[in-house]
Amino acid sequence: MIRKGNMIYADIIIDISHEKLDRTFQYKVPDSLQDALRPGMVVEVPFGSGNHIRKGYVIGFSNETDYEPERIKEIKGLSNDGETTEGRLIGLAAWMKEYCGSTMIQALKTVLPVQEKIKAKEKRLIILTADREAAQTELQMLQKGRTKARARFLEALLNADGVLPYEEAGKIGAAKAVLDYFVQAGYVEIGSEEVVRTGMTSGMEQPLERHELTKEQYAAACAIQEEWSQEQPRPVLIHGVTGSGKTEVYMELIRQVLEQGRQVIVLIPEIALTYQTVRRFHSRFADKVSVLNSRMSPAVRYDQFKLAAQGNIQVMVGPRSALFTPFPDLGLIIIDEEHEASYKSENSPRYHARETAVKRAELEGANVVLGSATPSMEAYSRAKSGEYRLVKLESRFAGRNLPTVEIVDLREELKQGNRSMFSRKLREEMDRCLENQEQVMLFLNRRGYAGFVSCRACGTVMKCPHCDVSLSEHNNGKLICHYCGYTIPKPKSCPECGSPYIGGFKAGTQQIEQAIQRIYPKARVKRMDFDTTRKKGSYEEILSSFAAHEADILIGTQMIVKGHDFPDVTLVGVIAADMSLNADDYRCAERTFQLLTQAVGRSGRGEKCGKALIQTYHPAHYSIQTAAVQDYEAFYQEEMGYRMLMDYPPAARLMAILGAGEDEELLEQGMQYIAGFIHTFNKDASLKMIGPAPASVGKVKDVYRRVLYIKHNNTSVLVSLKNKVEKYIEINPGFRNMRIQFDFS
DNA sequence: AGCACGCCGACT
DNA sequence: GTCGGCGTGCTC
Repeated sequence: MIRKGNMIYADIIIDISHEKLDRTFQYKVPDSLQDALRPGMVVEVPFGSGNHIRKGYVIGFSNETDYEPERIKEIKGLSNDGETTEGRLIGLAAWMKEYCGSTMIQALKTVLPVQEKIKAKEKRLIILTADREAAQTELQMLQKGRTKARARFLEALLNADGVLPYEEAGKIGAAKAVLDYFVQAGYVEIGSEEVVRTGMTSGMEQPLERHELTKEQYAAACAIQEEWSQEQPRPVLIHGVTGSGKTEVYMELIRQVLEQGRQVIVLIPEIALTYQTVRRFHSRFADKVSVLNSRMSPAVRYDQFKLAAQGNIQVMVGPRSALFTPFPDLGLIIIDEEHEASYKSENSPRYHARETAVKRAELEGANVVLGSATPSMEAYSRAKSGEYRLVKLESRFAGRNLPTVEIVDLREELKQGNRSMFSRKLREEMDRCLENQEQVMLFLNRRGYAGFVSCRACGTVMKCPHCDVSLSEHNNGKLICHYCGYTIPKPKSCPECGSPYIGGFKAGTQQIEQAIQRIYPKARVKRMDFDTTRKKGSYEEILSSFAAHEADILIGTQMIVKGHDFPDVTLVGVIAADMSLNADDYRCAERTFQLLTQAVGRSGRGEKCGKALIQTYHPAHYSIQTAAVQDYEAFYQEEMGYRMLMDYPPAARLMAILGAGEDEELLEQGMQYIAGFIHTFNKDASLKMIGPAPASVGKVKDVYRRVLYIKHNNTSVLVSLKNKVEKYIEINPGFRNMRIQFDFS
C-alpha cells in the first residue's frame, strides 16, 4: 500500500486473540513515525479506559474518521520486537486486500491462524492452593454472608477436587472480580496446562530412506541453487514430464533449506493429499514434518500452526491454506502441480496460491519453487519472459515408455450407426484387456461442464461470436454466453451441416457404469465420483482396492487421474474429451490438455505397455493433438496465440466483478450502473469491458448472480479501478441489497 | 481481555 | 440512604 503524503490516522487491529476485538481502531500517527510506519508493522498503543499498552498491527491509513477526533489516542511507538511473523503475515493480508479485492478483515481471517472460537489454546486452570479444611470453613463463612457469587464459586471448586477449568468460572456466574478476590486472598492460583491437539502424525515413523538423484535431477537441483545464490533470486518453475521425479528434487531442496535452519512449506493439491504422499515426506524428514488438510477442525489446524511458530516442526505439507503457516524463518515454498485449479480460492479474498506465495516469499526473503508436468499458461509465460527461472526434467524412469495414444473420431462412429458411448475401437481394446486380466480406466472429464450444445454429426459447437467460448444451454431453451451475455434460441438443426442430431451432451459416470455392466456382466466395476467418495476415507479405499486389482474397470472423473500408480492398467479410455473442451470459459483448452496428458500418463505404468484412447468430436483440435503426443511446447504456442487474440490472461489481465442479490432486476440495474461508472474512466478505450452477463451458476439458493469482466494489460490500472468501484458502491445506498466481489486472473 | 458503569440487595 | 458485589458493554 502506498501512502500519499501525511496521514493523520492509522487503522490498527488490537491483539487478534479475541473475536470481539476483531475490528480496526483508529489512532493518531505521531510526527516521529510519519515516515517509518507501514502496514504490517507492530506498534504499541494505549487501549481501553485503563490505557493499558497493547500490541497492535497497522493495517492501513486514512485522513478521516467517524469517531470523535478528540477522543482518538496516539500511537505510543513501535513495538520493540518490531517485525514478527504475525506482522509479516498481516503485511501479506494488506497485499491480498489490495490485489485480490477483499476487505481487510476477510484477508486477515485468511492469513492469521487465530480466529473462530479456538478453544483456549492454552487451557487455563483454577487451582486451589489453600488446604481443603481452610477452604471449607471459608465456604461456610461465605454461605452465611451475602457473597453469593464467591460461595458459588468456592463450592464448585471444592466439588471439582480443587481444579476447575477457567471457562467454568464464567459459566457458574463468577466474574473476574470474584476470581481476583480469591487470588488476592491466597486461596487459588491460575495455572495452565499445555493441551496440544495433534494432527495425524503418530504411527508413521519410518527409517530415513534416501534416493540417489539421477544426473538430470541433480543438474536441476544445482540450477536452482545457482538461482538462489543470485542477488535477487527469481521463482523457479520446474517443468518435469510425468515420472521424471520432481519430488526427489523437492526433497533435496528441502534438505538444503533445513540445513540452514530455515523452514519449508510444501503445497500440494487437496486431491493429492493421500496417505502415500504424506508418507513419502514422513519417511524422509520424520517428525520435522506436519500435515494439514481441510478436514481438520480449526482447533487442530491452530495447534499445527502453533507447533510451526514455536519451531517444533520445520516442514508443513498441505493444501492452499498451508501457505499461511507462521514459520519464524521461512526459507522455501514449494508448490507441486502448480497448474491445479484448487490453488485458486473460491471465496473472498480470491487469492491464487502461486501469486500469494511469491509475495510472501518476497516479504520474508524466501524462495519459491513451482512444479508441474503441464504448467499453467500463467507460470509458463512468466518463465518464458524471464520473470521465473525455468528448469526442465525431460527423461522418465527407465523402462517407462509413453503409452500409444489413439484418437477416435466420434462423428465417424455416428456415420457408421454406432450411437453408444463406446466406440468400436474402445470396445475392442477393452475386450483385449479383460481377456488378458489387465485393468481398464474409463475417464469422464466433466470438469467445468456446463451444458454446451453440439452437433453429433459434424462436431460443430455453438459458440459466442464475440468471446469464442461455448454457449451454455439454459432451462428456458436459450443459449447464453457467460462472458458477455449474448443470447440466442437453441437451434433445431445444426447451422453448419443441417443435421438434426444437435443437442446437449449427456453422459454421467452412472450411465457409463450401467452400460459397462450390460456389456461386460462378469467384469468387476468400480465407480468413483462425488457420490461414491462422499464418505470419509472412501476415496482412498476405492483407489487402493483398484490398485490391488480387486476390480477390472474403474470409471471416474478427474479424481482417478491423480497420484496412485496402477501397474496393471494397460488401457485408459477418455469417453468424451469434448466435455472439458467445450466448457464455457476461456481456460477450457488448457484444462483439457492437462487432463488428457494426465489421463494418458496413467496407462502402462507397470512393465506392460500401455494404450490410451481419446474419443472426441474434434480430433483435429490442438489440445487433443498435442496431448496425444505429450507436446507441451506446441500446446503452449497455440494456446498463447488464442489468448493474445482474445485478450485473455495471461496475455492481458482480467478482473471479474461478481454481483449477487435476491432481486434479479435490481441486481441487473446495479451491474449496469457499475458498467456505466467504469465507462467514465475509459475515455482512451484502453479498458475492454464485457457483460454484465449471468454468471456460470446464474442462481444459487434464490440468489441471482451477475458478472462483469474488465480486461486490461496492466494490473495496477485494474486495481485502482477496483478501488474506485469499491468507493462508488460504498457511497451509493442502492447497492445495499447486493453483494459485490472482485476476482482477478 | 480488562475496565467502568449502573443495578440491586443488605446494613448503618 | 449508602456501601459494595456482580453483570454488562465498550474499548479508537
